[in-house]
Amino acid sequence: MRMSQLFSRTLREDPAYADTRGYALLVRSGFIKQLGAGIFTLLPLGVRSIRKIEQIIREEMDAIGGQEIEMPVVNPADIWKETGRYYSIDKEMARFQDRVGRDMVLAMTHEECVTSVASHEIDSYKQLPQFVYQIQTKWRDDPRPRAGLIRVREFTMKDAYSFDTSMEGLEKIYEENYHAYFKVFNRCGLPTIAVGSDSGMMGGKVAHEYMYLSPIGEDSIVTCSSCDYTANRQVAAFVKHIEKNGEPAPLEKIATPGTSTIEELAEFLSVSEKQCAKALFMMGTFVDPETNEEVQRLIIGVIRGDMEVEENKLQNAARANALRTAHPDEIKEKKMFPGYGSPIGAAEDVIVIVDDSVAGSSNMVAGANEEGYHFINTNFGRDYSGTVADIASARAGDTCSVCGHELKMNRGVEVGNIFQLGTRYSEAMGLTYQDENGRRQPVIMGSYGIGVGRLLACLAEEYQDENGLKLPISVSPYQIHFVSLMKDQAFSEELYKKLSDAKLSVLYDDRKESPGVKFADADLLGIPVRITLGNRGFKEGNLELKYRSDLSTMHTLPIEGAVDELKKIVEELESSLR
RNA sequence: CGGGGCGUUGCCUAGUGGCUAAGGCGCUUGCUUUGGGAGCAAGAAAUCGGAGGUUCGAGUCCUCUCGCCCCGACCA
Repeated sequence: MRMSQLFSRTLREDPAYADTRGYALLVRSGFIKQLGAGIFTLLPLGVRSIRKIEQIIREEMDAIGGQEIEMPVVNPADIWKETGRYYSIDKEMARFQDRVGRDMVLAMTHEECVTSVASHEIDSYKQLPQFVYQIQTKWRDDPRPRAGLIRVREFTMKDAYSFDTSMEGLEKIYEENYHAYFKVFNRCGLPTIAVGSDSGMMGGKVAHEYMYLSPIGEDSIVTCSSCDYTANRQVAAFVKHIEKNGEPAPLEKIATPGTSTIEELAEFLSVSEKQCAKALFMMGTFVDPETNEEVQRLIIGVIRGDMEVEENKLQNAARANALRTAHPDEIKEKKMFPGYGSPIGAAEDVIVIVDDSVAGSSNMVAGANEEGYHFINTNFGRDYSGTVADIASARAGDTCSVCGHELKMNRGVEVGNIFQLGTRYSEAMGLTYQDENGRRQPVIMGSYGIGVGRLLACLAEEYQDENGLKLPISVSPYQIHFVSLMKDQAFSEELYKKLSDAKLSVLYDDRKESPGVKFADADLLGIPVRITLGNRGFKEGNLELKYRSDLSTMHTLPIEGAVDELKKIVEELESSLR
């Protein structure tokens, strides 16, 4: 490609709106251009990188038996109603009606579609297992896009779906994907770790997320300092050291004026925060299975005073579709009092979720649901009841539940995920097969996603320096950046043709610009191999060779045989990422 | 959806009630220059996001609205 012909151009300054450096560099170098919040155009350089990433994904999916398909972005709402997600997913999914008023949606993932398709294709155990994937556009109306391609509303995702007759089969393909994902990320050059995760809106049990650890990440990742335990904080387990506080004593209400926080309360009563039970009030959204209508119910999460509630855990324990902070009036309506709240004396329809730290302790201090009053000696089971669950948020320094060593906390960006779905979708949509005995059985499914654009965004965060991007050759838009400084371009043209004929992908800077401009742009775009032809070197019969990974070292490359030598260099670089 | 911020030319910014809206980068033309963002000269490009209002006078103040960004809530 001739740089003089390139559709995009480079910017000398960071755009004001870019909140991460990788984003700024992708914009400045002409990979992407924003059209609206979370909506981007991929420019030619961006497309070339994305295509290479997609090709790597294809190869690795094919290698484990994946068959590529392409499903429609627009889905009839019916199939989403069948699984209930039409109702359980809120504004994140775009809905509209077609010309005759049929409900339609923009598919934000394709479990419904693929299950529907598979139900027409699959009838017999002899056809299973199956594994299909697609690379395709999704629209998710995220309330808060940010950081360029890290979090967008329209994005390209590789999504894959497995169909099996047994859990063993599912585990096998899950395992194969688990490793294939690492191959994909390794070939792209992105360091990732797999962490145990919540299955979120996908449903199902076992799930992993692939995390690129970075301060710009929005997820909190718990890792053990000693063993290989890792998990998203949303689900991370840790050891709770529980102190019983003695045999249950009689419940007593006492005046505790001005103690609406746990610190104030513990101080006032001269007890440890660990002996207090604090309450978090949330409004949960549930879907009535009969009417498919949304209902709101108040949830109280009870946790020991020295811990914080992990809302995701609370939501799962309460089996709510969504949570939001409850208003004080909503709390009072259920006979509880914010700041002095507890499940004791609460209205009957309140969902009570009690952290095991509180359930396992005795004689806790808890709110009396009256301003300025607390109970002492409250005991779970005697004074109130509810669902016992782990709803506590893990923190750095907590104890690993696997090996007993200290847990660490990191930020991470989720670039991929894999879910064991089980039969949730096949049962809801009647995807069954006949087994050897002629009996109908639901197909066991898995789903596997990679955010393609997000992967590029993560690479831009990982591979950069003060001069610009320096993407690995496996995802770089071109292999070679050929900077010509010759006044007479005839020889450069010839060399460019030879390089192209040798099937090397070359960005050829043939512009009538000063050397400084060309070098600065070459640094910014960060094509891994750079050759420069100037008048001096030309006289001596040499090209200059630099690697973007080490700009301070200049190599000399004889023009004679340069094409073969470059082919070797490129091949070596490429093979280091296979 | 709450809280905050910002919309001035392709990009970055100045302008804080008073003349024809200013500068840098980029762009066009000419001449010069040619190894790390060149020089000189001449140009083009902005209904100051939009609507309404206050005022003798509004980019500037007020109201509404749209868009974008940030912090939360939420998500791949």
